[in-house]
This record gives sequence, structure tokens and C-alpha cells, in this order.
Amino acid sequence: MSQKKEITIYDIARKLNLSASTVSRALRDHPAIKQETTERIKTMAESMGYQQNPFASNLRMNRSNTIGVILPRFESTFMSAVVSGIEHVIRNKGYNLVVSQSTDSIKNEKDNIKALFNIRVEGLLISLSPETETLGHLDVLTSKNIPVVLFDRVGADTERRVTTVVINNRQAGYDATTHLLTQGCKRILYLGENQTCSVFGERARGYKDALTENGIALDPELMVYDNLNEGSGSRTLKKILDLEEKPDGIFAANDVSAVSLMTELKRQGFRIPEDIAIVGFNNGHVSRIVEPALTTINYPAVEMGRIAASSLMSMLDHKSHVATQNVVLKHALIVRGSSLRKKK
Amino acid sequence: MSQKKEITIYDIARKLNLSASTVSRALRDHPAIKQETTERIKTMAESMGYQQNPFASNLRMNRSNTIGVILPRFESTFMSAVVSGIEHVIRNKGYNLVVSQSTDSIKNEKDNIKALFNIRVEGLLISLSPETETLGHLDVLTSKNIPVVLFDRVGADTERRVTTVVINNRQAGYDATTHLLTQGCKRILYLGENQTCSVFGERARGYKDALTENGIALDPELMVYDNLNEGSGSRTLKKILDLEEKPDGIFAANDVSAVSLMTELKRQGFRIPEDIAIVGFNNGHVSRIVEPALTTINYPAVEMGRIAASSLMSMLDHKSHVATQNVVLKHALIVRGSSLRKKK
DNA sequence: TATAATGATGCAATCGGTTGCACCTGCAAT
DNA sequence: ATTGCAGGTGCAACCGATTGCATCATTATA
Repeated sequence: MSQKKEITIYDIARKLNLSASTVSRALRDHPAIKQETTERIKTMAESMGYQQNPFASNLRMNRSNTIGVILPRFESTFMSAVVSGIEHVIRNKGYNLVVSQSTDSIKNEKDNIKALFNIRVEGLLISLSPETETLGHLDVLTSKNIPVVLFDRVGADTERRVTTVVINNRQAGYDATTHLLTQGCKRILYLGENQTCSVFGERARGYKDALTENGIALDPELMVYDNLNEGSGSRTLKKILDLEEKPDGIFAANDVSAVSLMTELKRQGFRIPEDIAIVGFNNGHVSRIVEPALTTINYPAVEMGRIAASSLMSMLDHKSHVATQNVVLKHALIVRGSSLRKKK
Repeated sequence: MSQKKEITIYDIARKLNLSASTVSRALRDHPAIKQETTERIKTMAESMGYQQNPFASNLRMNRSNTIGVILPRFESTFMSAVVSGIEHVIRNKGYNLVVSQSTDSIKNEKDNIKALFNIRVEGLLISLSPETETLGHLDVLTSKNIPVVLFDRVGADTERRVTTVVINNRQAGYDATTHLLTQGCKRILYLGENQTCSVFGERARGYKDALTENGIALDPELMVYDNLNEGSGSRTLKKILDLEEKPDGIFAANDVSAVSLMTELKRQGFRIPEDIAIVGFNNGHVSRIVEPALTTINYPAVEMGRIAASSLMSMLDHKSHVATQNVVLKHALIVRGSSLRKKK
């Protein structure tokens, strides 16, 4: 109902017989304003229900007080946990958060970056779409000294010096594969995703390194690419059934696909882990629910968000957008029934 | 590096020997400006890389072009799917999206509302925290004619006429319970959450109605309250083991708790569904992964987001914030192994 | 030919907060 | 008594886009 006009600093000034400049300064605790005046102004502002108009302030200061986040997709337990971590840090610092998703497309990613640039975000946290190969589209921001932090999916554009928060995906892939080898697997299938520059590419590299190191030849038939969602299981099962010689181990680059494939394999009569041992990636809730429970790689999602956001905050505080920083969080292999063939 | 000044309409005006007003009008396709002039201005703007300054525009127009969303938590497959649906609609309409989470606390919810009000959101989409009992804290917005749409967790404050997008939780609870009864269950345990005003309260009501209707007395021992997360299973198992007479059916108000409890029960030697039949709620990914697969209630998360956002958009378009609208989406019981005792 | 009507553009105020500089007061130092 | 200085406050010009109204050039009408 009441479309009353907003209270402005001018209204406050008038009531107190002061100037708007004094009010403005007082509200921001400017030292030049007498303590007593400041207090009078503040209580008056309070009682009149004054709310700063952010547009006026932003216009003048050329600041937006807003941080942007771009994710591949919202619908991911991992990603939503990361955002949760980010949100916590950002709000505490008094920034607003604008979140958007690229839905795994480079085009959307570019559009989102432009949109965020347009609303003058002061910093960006981004996890790249699988289609993204270079970081050129971030130049709009970086050329204006707007700090950018990449997390999780950071691509392989090593040319560019950017701040990143990641885990060592190659090592994790290596650990997962090595574990399968020590469990006696000889033919390990890798279920991943087709982009060499992504986290999945790194996980694949770890897989290959582990095999090579153990004198096992890489078999292209055993590298299956898929989009790693709930449909991965049935699609991959078909490919496996087509194989002359079946695999005896599987390293899937995420839990969702691992679990979905495990379900299909069991339905088909394969025994897990006796016939086929399986390792996933993420330590999501499902990994504890399937039977047998899924061996997987754990890494801290909420913390990754927190750390990425904190880095960004410190870049903003110190205006040191130049000093790049590369945080590598620890991961850990969690061994469960899906891969455990030998009693220790 | 290049902290070049932004291009403004004045810059464009100068180059073309026109006034800023003409440029401003041309860029917004004002009919008073000659077609040819409009085109000249637009191409010039393009070639100079002009970007509208949203603060100046917002200040003058007193609009923010921003929609706020408040969720109980990000880390929920359901909620992130809803946001995904919301995002899609909102972006298409050219709005920005600011998302925040109440982390299930009424205090945070209030703070978030204030913060969103402060940045002058033009509309709000909110799913209430479980602690929220009334809608008084939305008055800041509604009293300024800022439209609000509630979705999923809408509370029971029927006094207030607001737009809501929900499913019929009572009916769904009723359906789930009735299904268990038809499968021969006599002692059905309800695993829910302690707030009568929430969706869970409604689901509980459906449970009670179904029992009563079938002449089964309500047993308070069989109503278990928990926060319905991954730890629900072990906590609830303890309570079940303490029961003199064990339940032969369980209706859990979400999949996460259902699945986690099922896992614990199986570990304890109960056969599902022979000893205990289980029904969950949400049709999340896990419900298809557990064994036996979980009978559950399906309802469309992404669509719920889309519809909620569309309602909001139409309220904004038609300035009809008054006409409340209550959308009830369809749910469906999906019968799977966890509850199927009788061959049809 | 005078005049009204229409089309196209510019002027200047406005949105609300911020800030460099000018100004005033009072008091200490000279 | 004059000068200097610091502490407080106000003036007015921003920030960039929008818009009611005035203005001017054209063209249609009487």
C-alpha cells in the first residue's frame, strides 16, 4: 500500500539542521565529524528508518558490492556444497552474491561473464564449463583489474597466471587406479569425460600414469567417455558387454556414474568387487548407500568454496590481483567394499 | 592495466554532435527519435563498446532488475534443481538473480530478507526455513508492493494471501501411507520433522489421516522426529530397536532419511520389504540406487522453480501483486521394490 | 501567405550519496 | 593584537542515465 518515499540523507539533514554532506560523513564514521554529531545523526537515521540507497552510492563510488559465481550446473551435490561455502564467506564480508550456471556450455559461460561484468561485479569465482579451453573470455574482467578465482574445474590454460583452488586430480586418479591394481585388477576401465583440459582429463592422466608405471599397456577400448550422469550406467554397460574381454576393474571419474554403472552391472549378474572392482570420485552421499559401498576419493566441497572465496576477499582487500596463488586441497582415497578384494 | 574510463552516452553524443538525451532515447528505441538517427547512434555505441551503467539507470528509474531467492539450504538436490528452473526463467527475462540460504534458521532468513530488500530486489522467491511460523517478516517487501512467491515450503500462515507453488503434501503423505497399508503393513512408522507448519507437517497429516481412515489408532511411539539428513538412519534405528513391537512399514518424509534408515535396517538384518516396507519422498537419485529401489513420491523440482519464477514474472508484468494464485503441482507415487510385497 | 500541427532534438532538472575545497569558529602561539 | 592552525561543517560539483518541457524545422491546412 504505502508507496511512501524513501528516507534520504537530505531528510535527515533537514530534521537536524545540518547538511547532507555531514550526514553522509557521519553515517560512514568520518573522523572529521564531531563524535556527538555523529551519534545524533545515527540515532535520527535509525528512528526515521533510513536505508542507504545502494544505487546512488554505487554510482558515485563506482562499486557494486557484488561478487559473481559461475558454476557448470547447480544440480550437483558437489557444486551446491561449494556455493554454500562461498556464500558463508561472502556474506560475512558484506558482499552480495550473484550465482549463475553455464549449464556446461561455453556460450552460456561467456554470456554469464558478460552479464556479471555488466552489473559490475567486483570479483568472480568460477568453475569452468567442460567446453572451455582457454581463459580469454575472462579478460573483460582481468583487464579491469577485477580479480578472478577459479575453483575445481580450472582448465589447463597454464599460460595465464590466475588464482586457483583445486585438488590434485592427476594424483587422485593415480591413487584410485593404483588401488585397483593392488587389489589385483589387470584390465581397468576408465569411465570419464571427453575433455582433456578438465578435471576429468587430469584424472584420466593419473589413470594412465598408474597403468604405465605398472607396465600395463593402455587399451583405448578401456577408455570410455560419457557425460557422467545418471544415465552413464546403462550406456557404459552396453559398451562393456560389447567388449571381447571384460574389464575386472573400473575407475569412474565421479560417484554418480560409478554408482549408476554398478547398479547396471549387478543387474547383469556381475559380482562387485569379485568380478569387477569399482572406484568412484567425490565421496557423495550415494557412495555410502550403494551396495557394496563405493570406494571413492574424498575432497572437501564446502571448504573449497570457503577457501576460494577467502582468496578472492583477500585479493580485494589488498588490491593484489597480481599475486596469483594456487591452493591445492588434500584429497583422500576412501576404501570401501566396492573394490576391496583382499583382507588386509 | 587499462583502467580506461567507461564509455557514457555523453561520449557517444559528443562524437555524433547530438545530445545525451537523444542518445539515451535512441538506445531505448524511443519513437520520437528518427529511425536513421537511432541506427547511427546504435552502431556508434556498438563500435565504441558502450555498456549501460546500471547504477545510474537504476538510480534514476528506481529499479534494480534483480530478483532474490532464499532457500533453506543450497546443499540439497531438490533445492538446487529448483534454482536451476528459476534461473532459466529469470535470465530469459533479463533479470539478475541473487540467491541466499537461510541454513534452516529464521534469523538468517530475516537477515537475508532485509539484505535483499536493501539491494531493492523487485521480487522474491522463497522457500521457508523450518523455524519460520508466520510470514510477518515478508511485510517489508509486501508493504512496498514487492511481489513474493513462496514455493515448496510455504508454511501454514493461511491468514495471509500470498502466491504459492507447492504440491499437496497431505495427499502425498496419504498416498504413501495408504500404499503401505495395501501392502499389508499394520504398524507404520512415520519418520519426519518436528515442525507442524512445514511440508513435513502436512505429510504427517496425510499419514495420520490414512491410518485413521483405516481404523488404525495413532501410536505416538511410531512418530519419530529427526532432521532428516544422512544421520537419520542410525539415530532412528536406535529408536526402532527400543520399541517393544517393531514396525512393519516406514514412511520417511524424504529420500535421504529413508535411504539412510534402510541401509541401517539391512545391516541389522531386517529384510526389506518383507520385514519392513519403506516409502520415501522426492524421487531423488539415491532412491533408484539403493537396494531394493525405494518407493517414493515424485514431484518436479525444476518445473516447480520454473513455475514459481513465471508467476513472479507475470506479477511484475501486470503489476497485479494482489491477485494471489496457488499452484499445486502434481505428485505421483512411484512404487519400487522397497515396499512391494504383493505381486499385482 | 499565415498558421497550426507534427516530427525531431536539446535543455536542464532529477535520482541520492560522496567528496574536494572553501569557510568559519575558537584557541594557542607570537 | 595579529597570525596560524586545527576541528567542524557546508557548498556545489560530481557519478550517468532518464524525462518533462521547450525549441526549432518541416509540412499540411486554412
